Amino acid sequence: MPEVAQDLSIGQVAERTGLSVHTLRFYEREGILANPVRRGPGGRRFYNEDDVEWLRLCVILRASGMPLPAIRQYTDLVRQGSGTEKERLALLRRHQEHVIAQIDKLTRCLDLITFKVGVYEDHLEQGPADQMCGASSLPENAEHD
Amino acid sequence: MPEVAQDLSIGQVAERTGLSVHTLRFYEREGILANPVRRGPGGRRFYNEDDVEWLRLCVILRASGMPLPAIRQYTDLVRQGSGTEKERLALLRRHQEHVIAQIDKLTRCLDLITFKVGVYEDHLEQGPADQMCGASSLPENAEHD
DNA sequence: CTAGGTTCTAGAGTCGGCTCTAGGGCAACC
DNA sequence: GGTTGCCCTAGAGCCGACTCTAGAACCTAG
Repeated sequence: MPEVAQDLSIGQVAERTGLSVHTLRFYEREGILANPVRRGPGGRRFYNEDDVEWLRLCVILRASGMPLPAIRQYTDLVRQGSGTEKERLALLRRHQEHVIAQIDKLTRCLDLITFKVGVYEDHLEQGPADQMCGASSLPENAEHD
Repeated sequence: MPEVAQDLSIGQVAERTGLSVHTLRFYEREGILANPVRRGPGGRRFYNEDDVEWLRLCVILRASGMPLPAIRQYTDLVRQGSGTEKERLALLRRHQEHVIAQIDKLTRCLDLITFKVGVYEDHLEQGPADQMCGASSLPENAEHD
């Protein structure tokens, strides 16, 4: 990785992070950039690779459901520099738990959906001879009407 | 509590499904009830256990990220009765894929977050003697400034 | 020199999914 | 017979996270 630390335009950062330029400006307003954006002539923003790395982390956090205010909090801690590591860790751990819980919930939902898919598959395979209403508790059995 | 199977009030359904009464009425307007709600004197809604089961399924679908329009679609198919099973299956399969993809994405996010948590743990355990900036690619290394 | 592309700002608009309000009805209990 | 409590409707409001608009400046290529 030959980091030449060169200035990237907002458009290039958009490309690199998958965020839109709109979103990049929006995130900036929301205080979600670890270090202040430098400006070139005409007021144009310049980013560097570190900013891109930071934004990629933010994308991960967002993708895993961290709300913007929490990301801003984390950003603030990072901006405050060393001494805030314990708090950052706590924040990340909280989010980690949250993500685990999310995966858990989704997995449980998936089980049920898979079950229902199975019911329909059986039903379609062996013809609609017997209705699958009595199929015990789990799936909705509103197939009857 | 030997509930005699029939006629639950909206409040009771709210309790049983975890949805608010507001949301129940909202879902009804959105066409997300498999069979039309019966009304008692004074226009009050009456539900039965089947409705509750159906709503529980809807809750699962929502919780796993199915948008309301898709749920409405599924509801419509169910309302149309037999003959629509293939479509229902297709819809469910699509959602199943979607949930799997979601879990996948979250799992990948979790890995990264866990990695970062580990970095902070190490950092805090053995004191801030060495900065963890050089810690290779993955985590943001904005800790330096 | 003009045209096209990128950028800038402040602020408005959108979308999904609720959530709540106002204003009223009915039913039961004290 | 008043108060409490659940219910009704239509419609407004809210929240998070974007997403877009208008109007202007700049830069580069042809």
